[in-house]
Order: sequence, then structure tokens, then C-alpha cells
Amino acid sequence: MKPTESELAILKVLWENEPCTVRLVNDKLNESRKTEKEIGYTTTLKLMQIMTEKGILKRTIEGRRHIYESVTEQSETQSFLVEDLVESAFGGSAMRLVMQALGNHDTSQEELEKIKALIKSKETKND
Amino acid sequence: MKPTESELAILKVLWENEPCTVRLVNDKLNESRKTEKEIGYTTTLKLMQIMTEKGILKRTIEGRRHIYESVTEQSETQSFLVEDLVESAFGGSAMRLVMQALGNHDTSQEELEKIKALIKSKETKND
DNA sequence: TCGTATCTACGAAATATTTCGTAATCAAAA
DNA sequence: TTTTGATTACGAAATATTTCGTAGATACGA
Repeated sequence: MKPTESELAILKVLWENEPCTVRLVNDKLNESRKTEKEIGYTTTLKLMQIMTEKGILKRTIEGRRHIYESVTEQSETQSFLVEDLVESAFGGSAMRLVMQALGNHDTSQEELEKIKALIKSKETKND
Repeated sequence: MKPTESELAILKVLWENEPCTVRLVNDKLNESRKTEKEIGYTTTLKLMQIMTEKGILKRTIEGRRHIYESVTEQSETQSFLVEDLVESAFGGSAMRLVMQALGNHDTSQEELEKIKALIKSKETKND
């Protein structure tokens, strides 16, 4: 399912740090929003509890602490989000999204090479 | 600014049909959700009024009817959405998003050619 | 003209999402 | 032991988004 904006922010932290505690997630979230108002600890806690109910996260209890992990792979969620965007804003054409993404960013030669390699491998399949 | 989900759905119709009336937008929205519950006419009307207040749409009054158009280009909004997704789910790397999008879809040879052409033009700039 | 259909305006309900305050619990420090 | 600090549970407030009902205006056909 499509995570909400806050849920995605939490997932992002988890993907890079899991398994981890609410405290860590909350700290990381606040690091990346220096100017804005801080997110309260209980806010993050509540969200992570809801996400656990929804099955987005799972937790293990270690003494008094709860340790959280994401249930779905990062790539799976990314894939879902890309698909959703392709449908909702690009009329179902992934290619148009790719063109848009490539067109609007500076992309290093190295990155372009990786994309070329991927295209080559897809062409092999197309044959 | 980032349109909400409903706003995006409306924009999508407008981009393909503008300028147009609330009635047309509402009809098109309901066409593409056959099974689900219909969206009421006043719901769409209200949303389009709110979007006009926000500056997302503009309207001209023609007799008793209001004719709507989007203010921002489709490509501009798409670009915003891609950027947002890159930041929120791909750690700022557009390339990773591109890889994900290409990797998960069947892409025709013709489409691949277009992407290759775009890459070539970017490589020229890189030099 | 009179009724019917169609439109906009607008407030407010319904729903979804985010935020937080408070209480209870436990552990570790004093 | 007592206090302090950190934790989770949970309800509820705050905010954002979506939906709709009703009223008033206008056009159009009978």
C-alpha cells in the first residue's frame, strides 16, 4: 500500500538504520528539519505504532524497548511509488517519467553509463 | 506546490481537455472509476473552486458557465512530482529512480531509442 | 408563464492524517 | 528507598482533505 508522507519519512530512516528504536528514528527525522518545528517523540511513536498495526512495520520487544524494522523491502516500496506516479501523472507511461527525470537533472557520466548498461540488457531481452 | 491526489486527478483531465467545464471534468473522472462509487458533481465543483483560490486553476466566465484551465504546464507539475519523489523515496538520486522505473516496466524498442537519444544529447553536454 | 434541468456558492459533515498531552511502567542513579 | 529519566499506551485534539446537501440563479422547453 502507499505510505503517507510521514510514513515514508519514517521508512526512509528505517531503511538506512534498521533495526532501530523510536528514539533513533525521531532523532534522525529532526536532524533533517533543522529550521522547522521539532517533531515530538510521542508523535513518532504513535505513527510507528499505527504503521505496525497496518503491517508496514514489525517490532520485537527487547526488555522494555521496542525494536522496529520495516516489513517491505525498500525497492518494493519504491517500485510501488514509481508505479503510482506513472499512473497518476504520466498517463501510465514509465518512459515519459524517465525522460522527465533525466531531462531535469544533471546526471554524471558514470550514472549515464549505468543507465546505458541497463538499456542494453533490456534490448537483449527485446530481441 | 504539490497537488493532492484529487487535485492531480482533476489536473490530468484538464491537461487533456482544457479549457473545459466542471461537468466535463466530473464525467471524465467518473468514467475512469466504473466500479467505485461515483464522485458527485458538487464535489468536483468544490475542488475546482478551491484549486482556483489556490491559484492552481484559472477560470473565465462565459455567460452562466465557468470555463476552467490549469495555470501550470503539465510538464512543470510532472517535474515537481518527480523531484518530490526523488527526494522523499530515492535519497535525492534521480538516477536510482530511473533505474527503478526502467527495471520494472516493459519498454518497447522505440521507447528505448528515445531514451538513448536523450542520453546521447546529455553526454554531449557533459563533454 | 411554469416547471424542470443545470449551474454556482457555500457551509458543514465525513474522513484521513498528524500531533501531542497524560498516565503508567520500569530502570538506573542518588 | 526515593527520585529522576526514559519508555510505551492511548485518547483526543488539531489539521488537511474530500464529500455532499441545500439554496439561489438562470436557461430552456412545454
